[in-house]
Amino acid sequence: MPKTIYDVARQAGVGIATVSRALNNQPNINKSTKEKILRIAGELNYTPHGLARGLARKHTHQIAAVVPFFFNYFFLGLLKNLQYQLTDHNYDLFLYSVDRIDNKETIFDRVLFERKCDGALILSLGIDDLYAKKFLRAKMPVILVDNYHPLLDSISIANIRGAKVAVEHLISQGYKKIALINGSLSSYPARSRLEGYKETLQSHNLVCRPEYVVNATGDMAQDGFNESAGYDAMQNLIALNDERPDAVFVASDVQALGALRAAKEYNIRIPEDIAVIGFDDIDFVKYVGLTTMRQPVQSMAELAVNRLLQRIDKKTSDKFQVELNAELVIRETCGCNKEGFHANQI
Amino acid sequence: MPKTIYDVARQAGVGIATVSRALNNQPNINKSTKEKILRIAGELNYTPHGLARGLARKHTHQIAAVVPFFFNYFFLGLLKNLQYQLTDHNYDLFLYSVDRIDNKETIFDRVLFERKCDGALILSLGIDDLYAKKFLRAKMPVILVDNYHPLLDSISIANIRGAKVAVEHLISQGYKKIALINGSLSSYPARSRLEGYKETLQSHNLVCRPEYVVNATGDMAQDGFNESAGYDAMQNLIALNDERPDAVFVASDVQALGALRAAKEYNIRIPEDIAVIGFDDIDFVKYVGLTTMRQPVQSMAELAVNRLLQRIDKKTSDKFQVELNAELVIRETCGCNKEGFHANQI
DNA sequence: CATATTTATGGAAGCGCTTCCAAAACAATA
DNA sequence: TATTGTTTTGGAAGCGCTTCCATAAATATG
Repeated sequence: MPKTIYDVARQAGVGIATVSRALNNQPNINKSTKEKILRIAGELNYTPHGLARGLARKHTHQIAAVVPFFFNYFFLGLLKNLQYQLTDHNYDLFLYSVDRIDNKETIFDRVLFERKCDGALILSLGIDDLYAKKFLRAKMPVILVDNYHPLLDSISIANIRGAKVAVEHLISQGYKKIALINGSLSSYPARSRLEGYKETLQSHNLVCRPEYVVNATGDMAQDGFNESAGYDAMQNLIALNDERPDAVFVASDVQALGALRAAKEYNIRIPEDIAVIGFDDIDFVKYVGLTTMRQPVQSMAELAVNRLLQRIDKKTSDKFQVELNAELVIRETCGCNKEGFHANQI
Repeated sequence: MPKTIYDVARQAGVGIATVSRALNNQPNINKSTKEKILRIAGELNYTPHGLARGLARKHTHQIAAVVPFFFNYFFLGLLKNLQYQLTDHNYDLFLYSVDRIDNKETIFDRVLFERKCDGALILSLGIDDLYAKKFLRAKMPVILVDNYHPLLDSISIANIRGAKVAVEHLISQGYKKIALINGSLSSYPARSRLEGYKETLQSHNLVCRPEYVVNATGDMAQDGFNESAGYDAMQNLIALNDERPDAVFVASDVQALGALRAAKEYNIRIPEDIAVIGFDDIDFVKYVGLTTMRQPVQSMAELAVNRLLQRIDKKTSDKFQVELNAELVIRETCGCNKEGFHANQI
């Protein structure tokens, strides 16, 4: 039978209030009684009951992470860092996964009203006005990570700028027929990356040919940021034959992996025939030599957690909307590496 | 201000006990009052307070997953499936990560005594007698996944057999000088895979040369199942020069990735100079053509969750220790694929 | 040494639920 | 209609903690 605070109190010959004071090292307690209580609590192997504590204190020291678990290796890295941060601050992590599009709201509602957590981190998930307001009204601290909403705190990537840097790199290597393989335009990052792509082409006086822009369509998993979408898109580009692009900016690494697979299958050499540059720098792409835009997941996690904790402690109230820059990581698939590495031969 | 059960009761003109009955659809309640209560609860946007519920019910409908978050892509796949299963059964997931070796026990204690969860899944983490007994004594249901302890339920991989299949495949391809790159022997899977490796060589009358067995040493992250350990080990094997093995069984895919990187750097062709076969079949290795032993993560997750839930519901009490078989997935690095694919040229 | 201050302590209420138990309401039987 | 049986219902206790408040002990002040 687990011990309660009453057991400790009885054993120590004091009242429960005193035990509570000792355990939470509050002031107004005699040093020696405190030591005695702590010792006895240790001997009895007593640990406070988490739920009871939460109920009495009106906060749980738990935070919820809502992730689209149809799984994207990018925010897996994010999740890892988030977890580290939270552990540092002694918060427990609830993991909610929205596996189907339609249960997103159900989960938001639970996070909002079940009161199992003091705050929430929402990863890579769009949120509409209705729910943004709900969060506000319920006074539930929330940080959007890798997404944006005007009413809420958010930490995202400067997608437009990232896309620009990527495309500009391609242009600087002499490529002129640059295509874009993108996620679904229903997602915020996809829209921004498209914008960056277009702007860059324009500012360099390159035509933006519609057949070079392949947005994932339909209500796909991961908003089209998945391997097979990349594969399909690359097939389309390859099918253009002599009108084929000489370089592709792929809006996510997973898609880029799919694109590489398609290239290999059709005997398209990378980067000789088509150069490829991705986005995210997920863990694995270094093994296939993919040039890509690295998202600073660690900083994102740090910022997100710090900010959320501040909100929870009511240390702040001003809005917080940060954009971090992605960084170009040059490997082999963009063709500017001397080694003459052929990514398509994997 | 969030609504309570009292608000609903007042609004509906009934007592709180009746509201509770309606909400948890218990028997002995008039159908029409139940409907009325449910309607009003809906109108008020009432959601029961999770902690209060847990405290009163003495169980939380939450389960803890303890994972070594120094991150291994293999049990990330596992975690994903676990999460799916749990969601299906309407359980919430607490994610505890043990990031340093020394906090494993702290976390076990918290899981055990804070009573925030009804049961625990412990992934890829060794557990000693002391804690095995603690779990038993505290009557905390627990399933070890990808590990084993005689006193506890466990679901693991038939590592010895898996290693056998891998090495036997290599032998069947005509390789005779077969090396092993392994994790740290402090881990259970590493020991078993070594055993399988040795047995197979013996049963085929091949000598088991000590310099061909590279176990990760020291207190490494992930028990030596990491990329750089694989890289280092492969370097050692390559340094053997004319005594070099003609094939390597690598005890995990992440290490295999490191091994491939080393091979590439030293211009060793895979599989012509050295064939490689991994273990796990993590998501990414298909892109580098790695032949490997696939772990059935989905079945593992299903079994683990079903079993844990049964334990929680006290539907069972007999011990449950399952070994699942890994399955050989042939790609290019073992050299039996006609396409003559060169994995080292990635 | 009496009184005023400060410090330490324990009892009790309350967090929001579930559930036991006794009472009320209703239906069925004689 | 009186009596028994069956549903429904609400009050109250209890889950294990924190915290308010009143009181007791210890210390300081005159």
